[in-house]
Amino acid sequence: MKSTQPENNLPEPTKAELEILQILWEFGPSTVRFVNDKLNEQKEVIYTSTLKQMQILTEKGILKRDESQMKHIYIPVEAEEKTKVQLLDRFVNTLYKGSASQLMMQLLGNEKTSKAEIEEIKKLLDSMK
Amino acid sequence: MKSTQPENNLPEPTKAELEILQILWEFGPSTVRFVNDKLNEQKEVIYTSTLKQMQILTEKGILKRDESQMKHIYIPVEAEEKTKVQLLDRFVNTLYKGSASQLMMQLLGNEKTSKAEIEEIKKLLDSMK
DNA sequence: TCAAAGGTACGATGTTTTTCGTACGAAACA
DNA sequence: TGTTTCGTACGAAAAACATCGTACCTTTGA
Repeated sequence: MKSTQPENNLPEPTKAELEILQILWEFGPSTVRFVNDKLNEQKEVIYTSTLKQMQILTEKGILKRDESQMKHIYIPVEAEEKTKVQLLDRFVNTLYKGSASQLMMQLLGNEKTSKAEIEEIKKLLDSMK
Repeated sequence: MKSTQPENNLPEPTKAELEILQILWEFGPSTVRFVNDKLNEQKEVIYTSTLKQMQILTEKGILKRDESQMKHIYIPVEAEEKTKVQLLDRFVNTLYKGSASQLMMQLLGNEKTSKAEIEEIKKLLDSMK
């Protein structure tokens, strides 16, 4: 079975942009300072680089921000779920021609996916009728 | 459950490179001309652009080629499966912190994934014990 | 009050990825 | 044999993406 073409209202986030989005998803609306600090736990980034990225994200409409304070607060426009679903859908389409079950097979065939995880997935399937 | 970090022996293919790889996977070892024609069924690309990409892919070790004829024949070094597994693993890691079941849930929650597909997946799981 | 600290804006530079133009050699064929 | 066609090689331009430096404004506190 194939899924249809994704309706991408918003442009796809780039790699660097995704890193920022993930922090906002995890910790909620944040300032540039906060995001930059979090980023620096993983790798060295200059403050203004992060600022610039977040400004770009805002231009693109992926983030919005509260400017009522001097320290602007940035907020993802779309919910985490929605964005991830879009990315996933796109991934399935380009790599598996939209076949979710094919992707599954690979996931399950991968020895890195543990038995416990497989059981979990099975339960999930049963529970959803 | 989390999967481990992917062992990426080869550099990751870029977007344009992936498009080429997919054609080679689908149709087997091919000439630049053939690949370029296929690409042009999707979008306009100049011959030498495709050539260049395939040369780069070869430099990177992602493709190898048979130069015994004037029309070189390009061949993916790694099997389709292996490359896709790597990409998938990476995808799961960056977006779902390695949790395959989380990814699954999203796949199943997606209304674009049909009932038939879900059934298919279920059968798959049963069959694999 | 004024200097230091910390914030935004934004152009410029650096890097990576993609596309393309030109040169040139081999094959096809009139 | 010469000219047209089709191939590769490869540098360079273009585009996309990421990083950074500087200017300048606001807040803080000595």
